[in-house]
Amino acid sequence: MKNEKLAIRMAGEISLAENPGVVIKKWRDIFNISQKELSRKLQVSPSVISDYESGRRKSPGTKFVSRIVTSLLVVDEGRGGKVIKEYGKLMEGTKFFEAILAIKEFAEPRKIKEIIRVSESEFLVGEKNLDNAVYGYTVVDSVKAILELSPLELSMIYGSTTQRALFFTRVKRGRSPLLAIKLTSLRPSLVVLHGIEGSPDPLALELAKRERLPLAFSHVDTVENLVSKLRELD
Amino acid sequence: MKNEKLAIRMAGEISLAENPGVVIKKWRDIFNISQKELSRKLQVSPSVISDYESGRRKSPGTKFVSRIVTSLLVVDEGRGGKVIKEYGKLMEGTKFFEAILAIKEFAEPRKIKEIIRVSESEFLVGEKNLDNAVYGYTVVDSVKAILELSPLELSMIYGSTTQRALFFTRVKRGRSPLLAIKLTSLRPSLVVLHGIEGSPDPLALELAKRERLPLAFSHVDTVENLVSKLRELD
DNA sequence: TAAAGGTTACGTCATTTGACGTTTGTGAAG
DNA sequence: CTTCACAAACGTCAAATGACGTAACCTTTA
Repeated sequence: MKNEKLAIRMAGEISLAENPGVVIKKWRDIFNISQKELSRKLQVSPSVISDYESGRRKSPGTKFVSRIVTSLLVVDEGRGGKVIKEYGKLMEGTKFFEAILAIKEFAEPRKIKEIIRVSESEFLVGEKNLDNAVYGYTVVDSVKAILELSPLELSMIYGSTTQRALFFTRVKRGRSPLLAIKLTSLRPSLVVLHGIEGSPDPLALELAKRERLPLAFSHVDTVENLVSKLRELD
Repeated sequence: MKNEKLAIRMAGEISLAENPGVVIKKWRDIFNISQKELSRKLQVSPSVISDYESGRRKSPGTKFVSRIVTSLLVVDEGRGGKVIKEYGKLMEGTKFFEAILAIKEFAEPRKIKEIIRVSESEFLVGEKNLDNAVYGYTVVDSVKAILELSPLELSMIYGSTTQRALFFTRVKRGRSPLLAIKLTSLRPSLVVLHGIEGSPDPLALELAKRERLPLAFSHVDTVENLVSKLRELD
């Protein structure tokens, strides 16, 4: 969907509220849509909306919440999307969240070779640092990260600790990820590429050598499996 | 709550998913919590969790979603908050969202005097520009905005259009809001203060004069009423 | 003062949820 | 080869949802 972030925010607020009806009303007011119009879109009678907002029904199911949120967004869209546009602007800051597939800080530091083992990876550059400490890892979708994020956001992806492993998935040949690392002056203690088609890019290798970055690529078949294998650590 | 943003995201994702159980499992996996442990925290039998994750029950109520999300967060907190910390970092970008109480772009431009009328305001500075055009408004909680946001975030609050009205609520005497405007070089076409206790700060008036900013203060009793009066515009 | 539009309040009823306990798979760890 | 822990699969049942329709209740506005 297009307004996913706003939708998630709305649905989340409604679900966490100790009185969901109040929050439903709040959003309906923001969108300036009457109970009647909303109910028409939802294909239910207006009293249903009222029952929720007034608190007779206290815990709408996710299906219902989802329908309400979607209806509000759809109606607004039909009116030119005024509300969506305004809020959309404000939600752009959360974009980079989507590029992050997994992130974790270890209780105990791990050695690079452990990360390599568990992620079924093979070294490309820098095999000397096998025992260096790694304090956590971040797995990013490199396509989303590189295409959609600003350099500032890119650097935010990377946690505060510097000694971390950085996994890039959906990598073609490894050029852009290494370039991105150079440009954002990130200093991960290990970079792992996943999903390489064919042979790694020579420039990528050269960059890794110059920056003295240990570089590896993972043989795990799918991104999901990579993530779940990593999760086993700690 | 402390991890509100993460909680909202989780609850929102679960609620919007066309199969909520899958998303519940996803988050349970991320937090590395077994069905059993989660069920203990939730005070239900483990099969309940399983029933959801496996899809037998398809649309959990908001109460249940809320309990699950909270339990996951609480368990993680008890373990030192590893996951929360990582994700928390990533959610900080959404902080400024909370400082915004209302925001809107008009279909047709309005005149300053209309904004003044509908918001029941009185001029402090700059009564000459009554007919200037205003293309939208933003209402911010000045305490949150000034205490919690960086200058960059502060300037993001302000929409893309420059000719907008900027409302500050929970204002003490108006000094900080005007200072913030000066420091972020915002150029609203109208600034309205709400909730002033006693007389406006002389420095605020001076700043407004120097910057040639039309400045007013609103008499509306509550923030809610101010927002709903503004919503009538358009 | 009616009429209109929006909202609340009920009464009713089929379908689901929320919950239990027990049983049946399924890997890892001994 | 067994155990153990985890998760899936049922069967069951009271309580709540999801839904309807109608009547009552406020504000505007004609």
